[in-house]
Amino acid sequence: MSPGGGAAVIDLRALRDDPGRVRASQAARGEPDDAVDALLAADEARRAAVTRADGLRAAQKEASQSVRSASAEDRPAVLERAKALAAEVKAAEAEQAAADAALRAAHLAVPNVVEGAPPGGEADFVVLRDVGTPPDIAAPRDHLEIAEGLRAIDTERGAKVAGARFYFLTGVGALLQLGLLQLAMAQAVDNGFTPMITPSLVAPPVMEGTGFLGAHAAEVYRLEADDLYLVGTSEVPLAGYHMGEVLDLSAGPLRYAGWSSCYRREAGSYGKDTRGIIRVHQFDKVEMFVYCDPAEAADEHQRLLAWEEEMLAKVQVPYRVIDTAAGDLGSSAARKFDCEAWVPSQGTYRELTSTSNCTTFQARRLGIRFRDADGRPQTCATLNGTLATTRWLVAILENHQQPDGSVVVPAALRPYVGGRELLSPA
RNA sequence: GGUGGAGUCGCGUAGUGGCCGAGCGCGCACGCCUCGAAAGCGUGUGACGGUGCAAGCCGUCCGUGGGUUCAAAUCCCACCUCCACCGCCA
Repeated sequence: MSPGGGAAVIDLRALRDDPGRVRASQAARGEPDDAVDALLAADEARRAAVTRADGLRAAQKEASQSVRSASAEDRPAVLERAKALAAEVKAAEAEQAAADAALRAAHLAVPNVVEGAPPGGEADFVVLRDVGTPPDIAAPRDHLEIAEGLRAIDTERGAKVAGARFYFLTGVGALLQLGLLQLAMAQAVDNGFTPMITPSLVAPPVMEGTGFLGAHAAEVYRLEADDLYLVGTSEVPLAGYHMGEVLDLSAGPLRYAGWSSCYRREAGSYGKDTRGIIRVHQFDKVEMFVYCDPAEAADEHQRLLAWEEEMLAKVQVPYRVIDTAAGDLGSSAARKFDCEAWVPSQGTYRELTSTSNCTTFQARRLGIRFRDADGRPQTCATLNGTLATTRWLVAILENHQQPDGSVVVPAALRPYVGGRELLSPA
């Protein structure tokens, strides 16, 4: 068992130095404290196992070397000693491997330490600001009714072909979606991001390293025959992209914009959002992903939020920005801001974007580091943020609907629908 | 899917059981030389874990995971990746 390989992703010094910080975070999330105790105990046990194995290895090495130089008469005794030590080393290494595995498991059970998020659960978010004014629509049609009038979305045939929560985007629906994604990609490139089209299937270490096999493992599709996972966001392949590398961040953060289809099982959401394309098993997304110095992560998080709002402004829908409460964060996030758009048919706000600061949580698991000012490798921070998704069509169609069932196309999207300003029912 | 070849400390390579717990070249860093530079000469050159205030010390790492052996880069098994050719197919 190589201590380097298994333990490289685990950096527990901060926890040892200040366990109170992690305990406070667990409390804010509403998570039990015993996971921290288990982690500390596993860390302690592993260190003892490593020390013991190291000592035995050194003794065995010496014994082994003395076999060669031993005289003919001493040789049998020396050989016996070496053999006995070899057996002890084997046992000690097995113990160390078990301790490594136990530590890893304990480590995976502890979510990221929250940073500044409001305490509490799903309902305890804080509204940071409201942007735009909800339109005054007498009897708003919902997005599916509008889309069916425009022949833009076909959920019946989606269900026929693939089942519930699947759909076809047809005609102007397909054009709007492609336009939206291209607009997002173009903005990202303008802002200095490297455009990427990523794999939508990833290997287990990548899915595990990004934190999606924690509390929300049931959300992830797995292909049994090939031991691969379908990604729920291109955040996953983009995080895996630099797995095991030491990055050069001397010129600033590395920023990528990933385009991928995304797959989610939506387990446990039966009966929720069953109409239309608000909650579906497959959708498309342009996602921003950043590797940076942890010292810059909080500032970068604000930049990601600003870029999301820049994109929202282009589609001209009213939205609010919320600071998600600790208990509603994914296991990898230290803080998360969502932009929620007004959905007239529901009279409420629904999430269109989500940006998370994962600090060093993912990078530690994936072994992604950078060289600090002294040239020493340090774990970097990762952040992500949504730039556009299929769900945006819901907000666009509903907020720009007209009494006759037509839809005004936001100016930025017109080039993608043949220059039309208005989409009218067929 | 089949056959053959290959994966070594940033890069290129040497290396078929203990003198390789890893040599050499390049690159890089520092020093000498020089008015300055080049060339030349010399020294150094990674990661991870453990331990220590620290200098340091110890252990691990030759694609990955197992195995054989007192001892593995080297032998055996499985897997991954890359290259070449063949077959099949968007």
